[in-house]
Amino acid sequence: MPTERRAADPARTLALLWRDSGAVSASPRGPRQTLTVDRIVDTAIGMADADGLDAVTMRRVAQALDVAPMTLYTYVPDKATLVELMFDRALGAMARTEPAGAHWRDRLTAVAHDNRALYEAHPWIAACSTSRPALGPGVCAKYEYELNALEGLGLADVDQDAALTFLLEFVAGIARAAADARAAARDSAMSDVEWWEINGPLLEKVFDPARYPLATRVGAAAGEAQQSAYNPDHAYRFGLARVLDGLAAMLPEK
Amino acid sequence: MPTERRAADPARTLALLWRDSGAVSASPRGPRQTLTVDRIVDTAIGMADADGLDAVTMRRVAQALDVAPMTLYTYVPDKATLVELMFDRALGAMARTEPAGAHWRDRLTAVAHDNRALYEAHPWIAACSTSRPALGPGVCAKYEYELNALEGLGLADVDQDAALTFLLEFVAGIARAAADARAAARDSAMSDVEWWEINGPLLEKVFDPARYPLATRVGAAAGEAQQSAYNPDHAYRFGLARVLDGLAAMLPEK
DNA sequence: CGTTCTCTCTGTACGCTGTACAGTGTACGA
DNA sequence: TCGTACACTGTACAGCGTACAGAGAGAACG
Repeated sequence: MPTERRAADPARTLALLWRDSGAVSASPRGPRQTLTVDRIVDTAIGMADADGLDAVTMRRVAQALDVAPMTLYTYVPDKATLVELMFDRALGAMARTEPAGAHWRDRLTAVAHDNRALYEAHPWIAACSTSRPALGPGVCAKYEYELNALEGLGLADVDQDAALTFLLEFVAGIARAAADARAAARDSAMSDVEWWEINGPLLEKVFDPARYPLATRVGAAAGEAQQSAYNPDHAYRFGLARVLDGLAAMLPEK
Repeated sequence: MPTERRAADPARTLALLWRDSGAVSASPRGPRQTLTVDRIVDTAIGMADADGLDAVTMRRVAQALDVAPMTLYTYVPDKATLVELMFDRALGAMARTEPAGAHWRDRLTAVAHDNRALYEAHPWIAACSTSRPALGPGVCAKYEYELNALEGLGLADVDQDAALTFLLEFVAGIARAAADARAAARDSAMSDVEWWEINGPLLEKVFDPARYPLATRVGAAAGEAQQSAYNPDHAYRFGLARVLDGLAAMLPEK
């Protein structure tokens, strides 16, 4: 379930996202602020990259900035808004390697790789909600850039959006699984292989292979081939080819 | 990021999953237990269905069962294990409508629909981690059933697993987005349309259409067509067709 | 150059979470 | 009947987001 609750005031959130400094702080009276929203966001992103989104707490971010916890609330209305700012900033800073003018397949492959790299660098993004996304400059720039890969293919606007969503959701799914796997390994202080060495023999006592013949056969083959129940790299290579083939079947031009 | 932490003792967890009653409570000495693990799990599932996984707290489950919070820990070692039990139970109880003997496309479509119905009934499942899944009877039965839809197509075992994973991950992605959207609507007490009525005019003040021409054009078209930034039903229909086409391109037989 | 006002920063506190631990009472086996 | 093992529970702790009120600093104004 989404950890992230919705921020309260849309106007303030948008002002923060677009760094609309005028709207953020009105009167010049009183002391100047010692921090910046950007510093707070960057600190939080660094923490999330290193230890996961759960490790980003207001207290910990404040401590890293040598400031009392409540001070952060002078800059940001909530934690939910802070996460939205982190999200938009990370998306705005991602690599964009789409080769202009190339074949659509290569352009979409580049978009997929860019997104995979994004999730690799910031695994916590996979856990951010994308419905009603933070409509900041990063999100908009990413959308613009990625739509370009599907331009000139004769798609209706609605299908262009749907095709992109389809591709991105695929990469996001892989990223989520990979992030889960990483988190599981860290929380349990156990690799997938070690986990199987413990659970495999225990499972044999309750699991009846005759009842689940396919699961036994295919599960064993897949588990052995990828040395775990799930291998993100393999799933990505396999899935991306299917995604592109599936889109190819829909495109007007051959 | 996965809310769910890993359970401590694998042996106990497996015994609970498979209802290996002997291994759960050893000695017949002392008072009998007044509850059952099943009752606890069912109560928790009901809560998660109604109010989301976040609303399932040990205190609330205990209260619903007229018992002190700590009593639950006599039945279940931690909350993570309880969630694993919920997960396995829901998967074990899901519908299985796959038409035996039909064309693979129809069989896979049925599998996808079954999963979509599962997520519709239990949106919280979309938030459960699937790496190192709870290897209980429900998970195994589901895997067995779904692998059957890909049997006899001339696929290598590894590809059979990968193809199934690809399909399921697609449905899971849709479900996650839908669950996010529902949670956003509930938390903000605002529909997507209302949200846009508030945020749209605000966005216009900071958003420069000239900088993001594609995003403006396609976003407007998509938003108007589906009355929101994201429509799960449309994405599902669109995506499922692409997934099946993509798999078709890989199958040995035509 | 005071004075005043406003905004920044922070200490305390509240309700919430999961759960460790110790104590109590019960019901079975001997 | 007794002893014991176990189910159940009250209290407590650390951690979370954050509401609220007070302290203090510094810029603008007279």
